[in-house]
Amino acid sequence: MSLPHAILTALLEKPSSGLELTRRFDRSIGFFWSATHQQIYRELGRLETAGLIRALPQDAPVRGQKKEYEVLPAGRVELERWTAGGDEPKAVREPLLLRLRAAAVVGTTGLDAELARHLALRRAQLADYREIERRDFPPSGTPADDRAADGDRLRHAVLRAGIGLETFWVEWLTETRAALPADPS
Amino acid sequence: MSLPHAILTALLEKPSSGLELTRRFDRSIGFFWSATHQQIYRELGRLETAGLIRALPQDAPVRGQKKEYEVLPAGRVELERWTAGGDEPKAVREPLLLRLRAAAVVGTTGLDAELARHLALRRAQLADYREIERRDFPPSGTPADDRAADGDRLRHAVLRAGIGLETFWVEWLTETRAALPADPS
DNA sequence: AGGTACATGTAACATGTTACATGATTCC
DNA sequence: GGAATCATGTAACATGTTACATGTACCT
Repeated sequence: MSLPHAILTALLEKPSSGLELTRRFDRSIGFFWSATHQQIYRELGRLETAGLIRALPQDAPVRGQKKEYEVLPAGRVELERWTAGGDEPKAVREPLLLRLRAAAVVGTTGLDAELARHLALRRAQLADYREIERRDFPPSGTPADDRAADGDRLRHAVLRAGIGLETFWVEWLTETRAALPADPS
Repeated sequence: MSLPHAILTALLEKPSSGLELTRRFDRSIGFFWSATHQQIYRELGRLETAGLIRALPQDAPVRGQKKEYEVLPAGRVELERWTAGGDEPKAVREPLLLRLRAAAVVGTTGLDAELARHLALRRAQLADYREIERRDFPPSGTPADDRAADGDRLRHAVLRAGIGLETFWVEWLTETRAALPADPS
């Protein structure tokens, strides 16, 4: 039940069309919640039906033509309600670890190549995050007003989570490759 | 498409009934791939139909009575095929980070309590992993035969991934709580 | 006979994925 | 007018979740 709230958050940050949302889910929002354009259009329809968002006025909506949405008061209330609540840390589902466990039983053929591939991807993602941090969160210097600073602190914390996770994976992948038995091919 | 392979791996490690698998998915296997008993029974049925596993002989299978499965040769081949392959690191979906991002827009009410709750859970999980490591992977001393040692190295690497991830979250949660604005209640 | 733990399952629904369909706009 | 891009959507399917149903074994 998180996708609708991800969309509400995104639309509060900035009213957008389905495709614009899709692009934002490929960048910043996607760093902690991914979604395809099909999911987004389906969910936009539901949120509109539920009266939580509405399409901005336009003359005669036509298929193929941009349609922007904004959050209605009821939508903001729902997001506040959800944000104040909680849930269990969701169970881990990491296929790479599953592969390792399987390899412990049926052999490590191809495993090192897969680890190398993941390492390259994680390094690229980490560099990407670091670049965003450099650009969007320069090392203090500008004490903005309190409310804006609070929001910034939270967004920075989210980004640091991404950086920390990628950093961990890069280290773990490097260690694990080093400890791997020579390829038995 | 990972659940069937998780089950094949588990059954190769040790033939089991549905309920036994469910319990193992709540412990060791669940550390990197979770599943409920309903998913497991459904998937066992599919794997049996597909000829990858079979129920161990028993006289007249009855509902309510234990039914053990073992992996057939075709199942091992399928697992080998899957293990040698690869896939993209799956997209992140972390509701807690989404909540932070939402809180940056609608306010931080209740957020610190939620972070504190996660911190306690992560610490408990970390202690659990450390205990398992202490018990199952004592600091060397016993150079077992090569094949067993290879499997152990891989299983240990999986466990270290769990330990590293929980360690990261404990640190991040601690830092983030410290940086949080005082509760605006 | 009643309760509890063990054990296997069904049904309904929610969410996520993959493949495809359709129209609008812009540039050549 | 054809190709590329923007933009919205449908359909079918796979996977995951929640609630419930049923039977066995054992203990009291």
